[in-house]
Amino acid sequence: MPLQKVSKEELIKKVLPIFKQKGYHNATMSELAQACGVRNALFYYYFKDKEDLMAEVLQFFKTRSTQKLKAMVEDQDLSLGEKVQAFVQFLEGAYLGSFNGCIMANISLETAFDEPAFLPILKSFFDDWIASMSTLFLHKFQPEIAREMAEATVQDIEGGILLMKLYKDKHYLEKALNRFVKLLA
Amino acid sequence: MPLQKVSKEELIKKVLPIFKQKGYHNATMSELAQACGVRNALFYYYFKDKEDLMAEVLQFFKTRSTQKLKAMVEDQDLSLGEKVQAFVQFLEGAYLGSFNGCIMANISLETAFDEPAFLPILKSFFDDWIASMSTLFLHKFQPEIAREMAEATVQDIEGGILLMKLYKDKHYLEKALNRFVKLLA
Amino acid sequence: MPLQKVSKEELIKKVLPIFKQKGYHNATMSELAQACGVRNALFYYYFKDKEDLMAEVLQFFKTRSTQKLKAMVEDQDLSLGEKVQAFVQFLEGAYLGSFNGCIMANISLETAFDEPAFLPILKSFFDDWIASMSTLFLHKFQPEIAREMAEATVQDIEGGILLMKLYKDKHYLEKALNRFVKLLA
Amino acid sequence: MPLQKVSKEELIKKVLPIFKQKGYHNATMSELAQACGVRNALFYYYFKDKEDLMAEVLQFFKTRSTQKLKAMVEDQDLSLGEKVQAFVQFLEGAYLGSFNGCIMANISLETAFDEPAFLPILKSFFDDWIASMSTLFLHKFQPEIAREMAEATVQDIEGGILLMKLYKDKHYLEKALNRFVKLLA
DNA sequence: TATGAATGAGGCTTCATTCAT
DNA sequence: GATGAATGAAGCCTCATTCAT
Repeated sequence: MPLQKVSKEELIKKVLPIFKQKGYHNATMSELAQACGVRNALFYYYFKDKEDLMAEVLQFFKTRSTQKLKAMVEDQDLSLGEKVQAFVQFLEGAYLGSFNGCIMANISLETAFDEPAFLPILKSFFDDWIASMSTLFLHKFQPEIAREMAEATVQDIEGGILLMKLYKDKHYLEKALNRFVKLLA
Repeated sequence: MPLQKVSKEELIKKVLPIFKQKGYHNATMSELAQACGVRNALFYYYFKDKEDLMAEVLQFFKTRSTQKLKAMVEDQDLSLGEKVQAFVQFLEGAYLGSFNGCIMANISLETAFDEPAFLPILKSFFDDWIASMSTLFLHKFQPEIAREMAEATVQDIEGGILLMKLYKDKHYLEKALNRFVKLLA
Repeated sequence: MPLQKVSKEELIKKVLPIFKQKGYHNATMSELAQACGVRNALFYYYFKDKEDLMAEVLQFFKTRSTQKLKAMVEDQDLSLGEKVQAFVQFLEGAYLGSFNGCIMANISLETAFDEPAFLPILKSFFDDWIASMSTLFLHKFQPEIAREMAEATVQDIEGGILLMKLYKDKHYLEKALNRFVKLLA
Repeated sequence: MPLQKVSKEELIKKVLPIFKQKGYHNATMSELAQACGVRNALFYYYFKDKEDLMAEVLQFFKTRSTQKLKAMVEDQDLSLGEKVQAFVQFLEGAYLGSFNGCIMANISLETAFDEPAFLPILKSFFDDWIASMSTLFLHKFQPEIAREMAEATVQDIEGGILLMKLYKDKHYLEKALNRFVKLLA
């Protein structure tokens, strides 16, 4: 009756939105399993424990994001304007689709103090994101300034995502993205 | 051994940093009690349940913050520059003291989806904060612009607090505060 | 502000219906106190503990019932018919007023196994009740038969009270009382 | 150590006498588990919560009783006398084996006021019991009379079980059963 | 008399995890 | 791969009780 051969990646993909929505501690293995149409115990075939599962989810998200960002930024066929546009579209696609926010920010705030296991992945995600943005700003600004603008932009966006989640109102993020565009217009 | 006369407000004050550090779900009643030098059950004398305790903690923080911010902004004896300076000092005092971030942001991201009980308090906190900042920006900008700058500044600061908590590095928040000052210089 | 001088008997009287309704274990000291307009701790001034309180309530009920029954049965001025009528009126008054049943039966079934402290009082209540009824039946039947009829009648009535409480329908008890009357008509 | 394959029905059967003895509120999940040689948490694999467990226990008892009673009453091969005899034997087997009484009566009195969840099962048990007895009485009496006699007999028996439990003396129930037999002799 | 503050024990329940199948 | 059955630890909460005032 089972025999669906649920792959590891499938599990990760189906589990991600739930961790995003409910956070690490508040998402139970049972509801994660249910979301995958799978019994609780199967996770322990693929993952050592809940922490490992969470880590792989974060890693998955990070890898995918970083790849796309890098691809955009390094694409020789795109003008700066096109890159910015692509960047914004990517961010819209990633964060504007629901009011559940950014899994990396959510898990950062929830676990930064308690679960050092996730820190390297989380940091490396923001490292890459800021680095990509820096590269864009370098088209128009000095390195140091570019770096600060990248950080400020990421902060503006993450703050916008926070308010968006809280108020269930997308304009906070949209305006942050507009500000980003204007800085490079 | 009993009879220390621990007041409700004392409990709230002692419990706040733990909720800030560990979040709502991950903070156990036991550790909250331990932090207060009190047995678990006493909380249920003063508070209906954990949710009620959390709500009162948030309310306490919100009320205190709002009062101070309003006082600063409305103080007739202060110049704009002095107000900005006071504002920044307040924010430094509130968020730069530890790497545990902002309890309102932490709890917002953790519970916005699941626990509607906290939403009104959390929203009203950010409402007031943004409103106070708007008032400052109104000294130099048109209402609509002032409002957007207030929102952007809050987002920048909250994003900075996020990165500060993640990297255990205060410069993200410090730079955000600098940017705020510059906007009103 | 307090100073109502709540007497022991008042407490017993106000507490009785709650024990009848909710039973011994399921009635909390807090709700008992609330029903008396008094704080929890006051009970421990008058009573050793919950068990003692329950015992005194049962004793109170038993004493009052027994007195009335004896008075009826021994009243020289009443004919047998009048005695039976008085008896029935007493039982109607005691059990037909609510659907909460008979405190002595409720507590018997709930605690017979666990709390020997109540047994003597409970037994003595039923002893007296059956004895009184026996006396009535002796007017018309041989001692042994009278005794059996008394027991059977008490059983019929208590069974009726059980079904009355369960179905919230008074006819079970009413019919049992009718049968009793007929036996002595 | 795990892996004894304790079935749901086994749990129900082992748990039943404890609920009968101690009642619903006073029986703890721990002692129920201990009686089954199982850890506390297993119950929550099979049952939603304590209430659900209790309900399934009552349902189990009710179903089994009803089946047997119906079988007896409807058995074409038995004479009225044999049916009555079988009926009495069944009741003796069910209630005369211990001094813990009738679980349906015990739980009725304890929970009729507070836990409506059990009411339908409890009522339907007594409905069926009274209906079966009515059928027997119909052999000799008019419908209305038969129904009253059935109710009266159930009340007599349940009252007898009450006194039996209280006095730890089986004669109350035995005599009630004798009276039942005589009515149909 | 009466209470406010406090507690210890224990109750129900959830959860991550295991392991034989 | 996948699951059903089981568990130990821990979580939130309630309750009877105490005692200084």
